[in-house]
Amino acid sequence: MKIDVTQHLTLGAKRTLKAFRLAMFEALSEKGFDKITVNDICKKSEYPRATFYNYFDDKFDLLQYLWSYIGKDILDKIPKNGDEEDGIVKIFNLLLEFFNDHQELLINITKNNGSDSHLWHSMSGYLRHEANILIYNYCKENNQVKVPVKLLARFYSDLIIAVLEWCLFEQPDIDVDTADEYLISLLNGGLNA
Amino acid sequence: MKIDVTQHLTLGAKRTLKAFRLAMFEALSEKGFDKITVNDICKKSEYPRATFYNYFDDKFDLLQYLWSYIGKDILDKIPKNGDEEDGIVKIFNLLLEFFNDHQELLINITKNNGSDSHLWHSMSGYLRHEANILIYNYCKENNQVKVPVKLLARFYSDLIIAVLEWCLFEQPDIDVDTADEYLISLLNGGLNA
DNA sequence: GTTGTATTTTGACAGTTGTCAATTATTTTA
DNA sequence: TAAAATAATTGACAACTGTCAAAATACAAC
Repeated sequence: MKIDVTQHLTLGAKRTLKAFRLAMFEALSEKGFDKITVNDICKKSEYPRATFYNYFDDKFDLLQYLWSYIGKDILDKIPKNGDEEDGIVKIFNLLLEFFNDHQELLINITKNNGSDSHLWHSMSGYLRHEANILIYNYCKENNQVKVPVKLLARFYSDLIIAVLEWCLFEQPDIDVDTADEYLISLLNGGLNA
Repeated sequence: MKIDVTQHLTLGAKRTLKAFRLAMFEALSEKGFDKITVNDICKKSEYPRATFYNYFDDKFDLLQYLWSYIGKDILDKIPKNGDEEDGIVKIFNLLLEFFNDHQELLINITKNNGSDSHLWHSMSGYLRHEANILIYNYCKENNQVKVPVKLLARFYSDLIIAVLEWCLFEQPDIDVDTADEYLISLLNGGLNA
């Protein structure tokens, strides 16, 4: 991003950001992400290309911003500290719940794009990153493990995303209890669980 | 890829593929992947752009092909079946060994690109994919686990890449035994290990 | 309200991308 | 070896990308 959205934004900047956000969201419901051009976004938002590049590096950058905007809703619900295992399961359940509550978003993500598309990769990458930060905070107090905390947090966030992807794309009709069972099984070691 | 490199290739096709492979490899040692253009590759290989597009969709596609070409060396060494845990550790050790033996490759990957760059993501994505196929074959006989085999294999390949990345970028002077310890700890459940 | 400053918007540009039908080279067959 | 068939190469094209310095707008202080 060319600007810092965590700082104070002028009315104009807010208006423009919103227009680009909505334009991308609309475009995503119409065609695959790789077919969407910056020109498409600019036509929809009625801004010239140069304005787009005042805010974003490219269309990937806008997508990233879109996820972070949507993601605020989920992240606010997650407790900032607590027990490791509980925290991990909690994050996972909130993510699963979020996608159940936003079926239409998931449909847009998969409609014109495969589950291996850039679109899902970009979103899951964002979620993994945010989960990683939260989990690192859960883990950093715990010095009893043999493994470096940063690696441990990475391991947990990878796991959450893996099970989430499984539930969304491979077994969409799964119930929460079974999903949690999968997660906890792997959390406690895949082999002997 | 526009052509199937597993099928028989004519002399001309082999010659051209090699030229593009070498051109990309050389370009990577000179600048960051995102700064490399198809034009650069074509200048180096002395082929016109249109020829490039007869073989590859884009520069990402060529990169993918480059990894698969380089990766043949590693993959051939890995036993095609065996015990789960042993197999996973074996794959991990071969990957670690490979990068120790090819320091200059790793340097090229990191020199003009961060560890979070497209370049490493592309390579690790390829390795994860290949590891996943091998591990799936190890696991598919084992019906005693609660978790779907496909998810289990995904979990293991994610884990291998996570520990590999840790060893290459966060703790480059790590010894193999410590690395294996990390891997096995996480394999047996991060929390109670 | 006017002035000056900072921010946002803009059109135009040079370079890059991916595709096409036409050309050239290579291999196969007779 | 010559003709036919197949495969590889090519230049030219239209569309897209990202950047710039100039213009327009919003905002603050007086």
